[in-house]
Amino acid sequence: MRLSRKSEYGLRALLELTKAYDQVALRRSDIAEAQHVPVGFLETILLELKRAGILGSRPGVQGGYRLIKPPEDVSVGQVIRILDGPLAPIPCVSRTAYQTCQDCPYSEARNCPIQNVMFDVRNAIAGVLDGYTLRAFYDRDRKSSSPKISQTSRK
Amino acid sequence: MRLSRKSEYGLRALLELTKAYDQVALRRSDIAEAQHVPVGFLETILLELKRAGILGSRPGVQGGYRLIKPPEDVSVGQVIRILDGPLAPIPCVSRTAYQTCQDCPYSEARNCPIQNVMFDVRNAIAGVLDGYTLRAFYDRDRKSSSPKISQTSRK
DNA sequence: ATAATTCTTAATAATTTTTCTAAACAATAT
DNA sequence: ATATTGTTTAGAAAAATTATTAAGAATTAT
Repeated sequence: MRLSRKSEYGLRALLELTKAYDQVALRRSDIAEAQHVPVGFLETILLELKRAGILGSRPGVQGGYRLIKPPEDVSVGQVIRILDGPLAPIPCVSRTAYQTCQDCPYSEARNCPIQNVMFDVRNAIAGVLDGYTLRAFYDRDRKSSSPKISQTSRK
Repeated sequence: MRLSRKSEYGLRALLELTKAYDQVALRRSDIAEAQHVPVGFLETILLELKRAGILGSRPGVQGGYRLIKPPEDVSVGQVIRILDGPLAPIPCVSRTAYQTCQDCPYSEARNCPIQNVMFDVRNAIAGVLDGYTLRAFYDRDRKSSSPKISQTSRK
């Protein structure tokens, strides 16, 4: 039931990119520095988010990554699904990536007790994460006295 | 966000033990067979549940494991915490195993956006799993036509 | 007592997943 | 052209998960 570093880094990066939305492109190295993320790993993460259509990028001077969807249209749930796969605790209750369990003595009888509980868990998790957009994510960051990072770090 | 095999096996085992509650002790080999679980792995799982005070056991003929708490007093959440650790997606929102994140640029400012979302997720998950007892778990199993296992497998 | 049965413990092996790095390559702006 | 920055692929390193093994200890039946 753990959030991977990958998703954590991805969300932290998106926080920076939401700040810069409609303004400037951010280089991987900028993001990595601002959020204390290994730059190499961040690379793969940003690319996955790009392939998923959330980020755009351009090489060269003044290049970098930028958010290409409005922050209010991207949910935290979407991001985690892209980076970590389905939210469901077990594949047989995933809505976006359903799979029958092999080896489960109940799979044929269609009354697996674990499936029942985990179905509720999946819905609970998705209910929170799909209702939470990058906009809300970012606003909550600004609310209390903003952290010491990156307010002044743009050279 | 995945349930481990360990917890899955543990819950399946507890389903069998709930069936036999107040009646007979079950041998690991019986449970393993009924639920298609590797017996060696099951061993470690049953012992952890024993150390946690949920199961009792006795060696020798007529020995085996039995549930020593009433099924209505054991929640699925408890079981998963024993076998997999905290339910929280990240340690900084765990109620049973809180830990400050090292390396998080927000940890000192106390306004980490990820922490905020994940706090809600933790509560959503715990809300479901802590409200779900082994009794409910078992009843839901009995409801529709019971599976073909272990009705007749007691020699 | 002895033997058969069953749990107990600890070490560790195998596998898979996660996390991260490297290096050659391609696109962009000046 | 050149410097800058993203792109891609492969794969290494580390960690976690999933199991296996084997020697040992407790219990019951005889």
